[in-house]
Amino acid sequence: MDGPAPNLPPLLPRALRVADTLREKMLDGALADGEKINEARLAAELGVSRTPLRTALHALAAEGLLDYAPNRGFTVRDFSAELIDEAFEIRAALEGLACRFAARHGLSPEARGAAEAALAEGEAVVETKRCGANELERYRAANVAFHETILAAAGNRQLADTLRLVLNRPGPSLRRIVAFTPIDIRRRVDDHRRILEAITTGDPWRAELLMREHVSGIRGGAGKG
Amino acid sequence: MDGPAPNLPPLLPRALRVADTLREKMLDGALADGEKINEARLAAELGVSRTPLRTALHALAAEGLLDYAPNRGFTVRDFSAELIDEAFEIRAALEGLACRFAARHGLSPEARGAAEAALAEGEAVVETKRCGANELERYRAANVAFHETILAAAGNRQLADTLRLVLNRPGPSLRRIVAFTPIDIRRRVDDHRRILEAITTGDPWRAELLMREHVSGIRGGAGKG
DNA sequence: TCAACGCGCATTGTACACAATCATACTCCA
DNA sequence: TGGAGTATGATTGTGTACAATGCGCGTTGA
Repeated sequence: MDGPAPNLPPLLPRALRVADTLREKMLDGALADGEKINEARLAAELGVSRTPLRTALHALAAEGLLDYAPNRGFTVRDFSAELIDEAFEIRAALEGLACRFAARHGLSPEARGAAEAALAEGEAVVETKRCGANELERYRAANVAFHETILAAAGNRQLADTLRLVLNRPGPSLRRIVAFTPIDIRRRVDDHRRILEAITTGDPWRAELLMREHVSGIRGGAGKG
Repeated sequence: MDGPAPNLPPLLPRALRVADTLREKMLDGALADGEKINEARLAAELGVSRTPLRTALHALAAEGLLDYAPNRGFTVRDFSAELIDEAFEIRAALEGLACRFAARHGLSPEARGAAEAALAEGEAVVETKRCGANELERYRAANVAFHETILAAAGNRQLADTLRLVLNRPGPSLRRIVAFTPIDIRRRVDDHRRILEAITTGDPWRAELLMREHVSGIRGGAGKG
């Protein structure tokens, strides 16, 4: 035994860390739309060799975040405003589907508890009638929890994977939070309550419709609601 | 000048060809569900080094066709019967969305011509009142053309990419053709006609609903209808 | 002047060698 | 006998060198 760190998380392969880093950069806009990627330079910047970098680049291209042309390299895909609107509609369709599956299967006690808790937290934020950074952050967390609970309850890994791909795109990314008014939050939390009700009463199609409308309505106010 | 082949298609990088080959193998079932992949062995089989093979593997994992565990390698994901049903519902949701977009934008003259042609070909097959291999192949081609025309008319690359990922999965793959009765074909072609009508008359929601129902109905008879 | 050809550099694609990690089976001790 | 620790072989991850391809510029000829 030589050190005080017995079993630190086994240190992910560089390729995975690089992929995460690049996703971050794209979401933050540190990699401009349409920018051409120079492998050697980028590898040097990230402090890795070209091998894991190329692995990450090909994976990101498969995810749809980069464009790839053989023998010509990678370019950052551009996600301009109207494309983002469209991405939200894709997300709405997929989350609606997840909602229908969840309603069809029914919620496990744990899932139901988690959904209720997320909902309650959202309603607590509404009660404050305030809309500062603190409230937005609380709402954001509750909102993510609500959506992820339903996605998990859908019990469909293919759907989860597909949706995650869409969520990873710059547009409908979970992290994008834009100004909400208290009224916005109230309305979204109310959406959540009705959605959960449709799920628990076993009304799959209504659940889907409500979730779809709910997500579609976000892009007017942006963020994840 | 040494050969009679002046400019043959520039020979895609090995990594891309390998990825295609592996997709084929998975669709054909030559790679069994859950099978662990040994990089060295597979590379030898394919006659390439591990480098392009690993590139392909990571890309396929990002597409959702393989599972990847760090330092532990890749395994073939299994797509059993019930998962395939679910994949069809994802496809139905996405194609429905494409249909709505197409109806919203309206069809260009070329797109409309292509759709009409595909539809006419399908109806010609129905007229034969036969259902041999020949008819099935004609119908299959017409069907693919119809769906791809609409997808293109949607004018949404993100949606097209996302859908293509789903179509590449073993379940709802375009190639899977299972026994049709003439009645099946007639009904599906009739679906197509109504879908096209909804699009051309500019009724986005009806177009979406019809397409969704159309695709959902396939998995009962399987294939692409 | 302009177009076409060809050369040279920059960049991407591939192979191979080595380092790091994991899985298996063995040893040793209680 | 059983279990923990450890050595060994197999497999994956990374760095580096080199081959192949594409791009841009200069030259040349009409």
